[in-house]
Amino acid sequence: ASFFSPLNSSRDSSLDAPLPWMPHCPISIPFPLYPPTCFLVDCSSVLLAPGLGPDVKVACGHLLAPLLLWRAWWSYSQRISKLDLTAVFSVFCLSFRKLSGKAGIDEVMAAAVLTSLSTSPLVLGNPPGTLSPEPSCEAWKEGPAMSSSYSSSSNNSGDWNWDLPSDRSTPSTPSPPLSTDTEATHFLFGDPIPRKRKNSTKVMFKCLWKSCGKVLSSSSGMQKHIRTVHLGRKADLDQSDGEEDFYYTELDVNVDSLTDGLSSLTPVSPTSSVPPAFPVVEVQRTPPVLVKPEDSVESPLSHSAPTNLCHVHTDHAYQVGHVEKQVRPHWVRSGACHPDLGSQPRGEAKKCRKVYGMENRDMWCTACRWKKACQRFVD
DNA sequence: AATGCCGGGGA
DNA sequence: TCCCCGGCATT
Ligand SMILES: [Zn+2]
Repeated sequence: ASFFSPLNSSRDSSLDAPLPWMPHCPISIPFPLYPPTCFLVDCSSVLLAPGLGPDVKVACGHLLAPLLLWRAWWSYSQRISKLDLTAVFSVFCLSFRKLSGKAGIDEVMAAAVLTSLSTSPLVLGNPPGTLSPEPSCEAWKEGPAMSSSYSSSSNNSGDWNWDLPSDRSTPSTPSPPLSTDTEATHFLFGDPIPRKRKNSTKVMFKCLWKSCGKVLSSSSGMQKHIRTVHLGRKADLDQSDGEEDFYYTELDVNVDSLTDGLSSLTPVSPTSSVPPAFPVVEVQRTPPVLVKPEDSVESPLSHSAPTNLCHVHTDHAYQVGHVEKQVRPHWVRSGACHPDLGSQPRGEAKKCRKVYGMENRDMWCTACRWKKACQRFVD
């Protein structure tokens, strides 16, 4: 019953632990989610991650366990229309790339990237500890060699206390050798599939907010759109904390079929052209979105995200369907306090069945599998 | 129709 | 004890 044990092995008792877990370090939570991969956070400042639990901070060098990443993604999915891990990654990377050009590195939010583990099916056959870098990585080469060395000392809770002894066999500690900048850059932004960008493509910006999907041609316009319509803030650009960067993504639109692309990208809900502004709690009737691998590959988001990250999602059954609950903001820069974080909208009970879906019944807690009262998502 | 889960039952 | 499910309340 190790962290990365296959599904058919005996279940870990921590599966039935109630949420939220409150770890000292976000990496200390064992949870056998699959695929057995971890994610490295690269950011200059310590980030609060309320989506991972109260007072949980994510700092540069933290390895996000799959559960953590999933929860971060899940948190995002509360507000982002695309229920796809790829979306989060693309936003992460987009944010990083956008802000990397600025002088104020404090504005950088986070870039979560994949690190491979020796037990990962992706790198089976590779020597443990190696990062299985892909031969070609041109797309992100221009990115600044951001310091990706392990620096968990930014907070006192940076103890890499994986609880399970079996984790010793896996690179649970930040062992990936990200010492050199070139290797780090290679690893962080390596693009296994060289993307050939056609001349006839135009970069558009798509709002990822739930049931919005607005596409604009300028990033500033999109930021303003998100800030005013969704976040309910002032339109002042200079007072922005950059949160809106997490809610839109780039889009490569073929100019030749621009009209077709736009028509297919506009939200298909003519009744609600104006999405509800935060913090309106909406109960949407979104159809269950179960992302198939083919869809992810062909998703426009994939074009703006490193493809190796996308493949992590596509190559494994990592999708969890239909998450719709509307909760509070989840990623906040350290220091910035959000208003009205107080009350969770009571009543709505999302349990394992709904969160994971029938097709992922083995992810449910024991009680849910037995049709008993859920012990993971307690009321 | 979907979800949450109590009570009951079988191995 | 572990596990499953009929059925009902709730949405
Ligand atoms: Zn449960």
